[in-house]
Amino acid sequence: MPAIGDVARLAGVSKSTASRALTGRGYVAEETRSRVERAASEIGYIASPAAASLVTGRTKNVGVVIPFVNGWFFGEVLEGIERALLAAGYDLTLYNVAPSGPERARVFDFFLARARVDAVIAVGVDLDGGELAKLDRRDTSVVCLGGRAAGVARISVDDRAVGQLAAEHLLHLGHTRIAHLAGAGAAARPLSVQGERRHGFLDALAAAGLAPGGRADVSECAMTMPGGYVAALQLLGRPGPRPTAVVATCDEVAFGILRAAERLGISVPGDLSVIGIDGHEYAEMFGLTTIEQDPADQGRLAVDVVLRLLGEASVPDPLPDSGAPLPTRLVVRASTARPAR
Amino acid sequence: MPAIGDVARLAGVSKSTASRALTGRGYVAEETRSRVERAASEIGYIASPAAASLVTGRTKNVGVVIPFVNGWFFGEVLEGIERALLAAGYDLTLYNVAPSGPERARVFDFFLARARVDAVIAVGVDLDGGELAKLDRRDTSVVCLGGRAAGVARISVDDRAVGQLAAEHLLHLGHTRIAHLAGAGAAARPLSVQGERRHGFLDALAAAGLAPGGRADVSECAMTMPGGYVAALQLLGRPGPRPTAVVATCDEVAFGILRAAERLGISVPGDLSVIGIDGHEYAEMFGLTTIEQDPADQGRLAVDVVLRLLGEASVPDPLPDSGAPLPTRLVVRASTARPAR
DNA sequence: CTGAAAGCGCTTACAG
DNA sequence: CTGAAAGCGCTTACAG
Repeated sequence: MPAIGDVARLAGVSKSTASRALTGRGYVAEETRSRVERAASEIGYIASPAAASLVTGRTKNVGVVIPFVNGWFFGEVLEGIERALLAAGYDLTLYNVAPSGPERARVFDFFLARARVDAVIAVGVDLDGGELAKLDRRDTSVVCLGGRAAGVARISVDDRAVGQLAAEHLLHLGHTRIAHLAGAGAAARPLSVQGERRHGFLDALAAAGLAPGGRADVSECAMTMPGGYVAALQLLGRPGPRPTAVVATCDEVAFGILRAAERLGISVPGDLSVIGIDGHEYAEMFGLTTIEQDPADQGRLAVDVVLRLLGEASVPDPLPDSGAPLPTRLVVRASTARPAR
Repeated sequence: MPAIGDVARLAGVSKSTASRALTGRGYVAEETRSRVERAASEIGYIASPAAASLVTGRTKNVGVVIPFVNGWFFGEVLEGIERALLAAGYDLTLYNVAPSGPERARVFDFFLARARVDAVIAVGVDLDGGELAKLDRRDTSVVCLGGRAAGVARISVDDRAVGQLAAEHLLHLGHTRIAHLAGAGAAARPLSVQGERRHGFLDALAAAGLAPGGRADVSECAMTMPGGYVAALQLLGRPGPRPTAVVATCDEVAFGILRAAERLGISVPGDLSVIGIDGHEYAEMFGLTTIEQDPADQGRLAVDVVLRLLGEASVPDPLPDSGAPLPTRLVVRASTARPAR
């Protein structure tokens, strides 16, 4: 493998000058620079990241901590992050770990402690004080997407407003018996995505005078299609008055509800309206009314923030304030309608 | 950050001895080793990977080249790879690039050329000679999962046998008008996963005396649920005799077929049998007959092979021969039955 | 604007 | 079994 000395020799300069020419740091005569660049590309020179990072302390590598890879939202986010990092010349190191457990501790105590990454993007996980302190010790920048951490930039839609809007859409259509299939942990962790959505749902019902405990029915399920399916079989299959509409905590749960309704012979939207949240790529095929967000773009945005934290000059400056919620869009399809009289 | 010199001082030994004690290479008195280890953990020392790799040439980092992250098979594989690498103390660097295009070239010419990874696992992509040569120049080990590359270890099920088995299941039930929704590119690239499955399907029909061009109907679609949905609407909606059974190139396409059948009022399995391939986590919920494989385990296996190529002694030796196809399993559910007479 | 030298933090022959 | 020294391939003050 050619080293910088080979480039220098070929270009007839010192290693210092070759380095300055190639990294763009420090003064180099224009003529010299192009000569060095030509020499480098001629022999296929690429600087060793290990050697460079040993002296600069920078690795051009960003870690992504993410609880799932399978799952539409997470997959989209990851692809968005990856595209943006590649474009910026950064590597992406993946840490796919469960929200809690020994593996997560190992990632923070060993993998991230090796200081191999310049920054961490935490997707859908909250970081506690100890974890933040460990990252801070190594000067690792942090951005949250979905989850939260004290004093850390955060990319997210306003999930409470989204939950509220979903319920309001159904109220506006005239529904009064509206159920909510919330994500597991919604009640226990009110600041989680599913917790916020549930909160928004309850707010909307309360504002309409439909206090929960009265007609509203909130249960929790895994945020997957089978999760929604099983929960909907219980919700829709039991005796007594059925809700005429359901807010699903996400589109995958909504797909499960549609499937359960089909199985139970409940027609959608004739007997039941269903609204999801996310804008899953399958939503159109299922004719699902939903509130769209753009997770891939959120991933891109997280990278923009990270690069800015790392002082990359080339990043466009006017980013949306990381405190400001990202856009969402109500898309009405065939799964919601006025209730049957 | 503590450096190895700090550990050495605290333990009262030289840096050389500290290094030998910590890496386990070379002779160190047992008593010395434990003293060094205690000193290291006391001050929270972790060796700088940049410095270590500069001298050893090893990075403890594996690159994964993968065309999609979203998509059940790929997500499962990626999670399986990640778990196994973390357990071995390796980082995973993600290169999520389209099968062709400038980004792919950039990954091989720039990112992988930086020699930041010890090995590459190529998932669902074929590597050409030029790409292999580039990796070889940097002494990067390679393993293929799904895709192929000349002279490279390969982890895969026998996709031809799988396609054949799927068709045989339907033949065995008594179907004679059997269609196949193949994955895009199946005919053009016969060695691709979708190409092999198509080949197996045609073999089975030919063996049963049902030559294609006669009754068999093979069309291609994107290997996604909407892909299967759109193609199935065409296949099942057009006038003329309908097939009584369909082999889907993967479960996601099968789900799309089920959805299309529902929309067209075609009952499954009464009027139409559908079999998928993969063992998608949603297959049970959809009552889909399928041929299961275990992509997460394939990911784990790919890591085992990689670690062995890298000479990691701790890897269990008796791995399945990488040439031998991996196990699959026919799981019969409610979506297939005898044809109506 | 350019070069010689030091140093980033490790590991590895080489002596002893 | 242990230590002193060299060196991996860069970048960065520091002189000039």
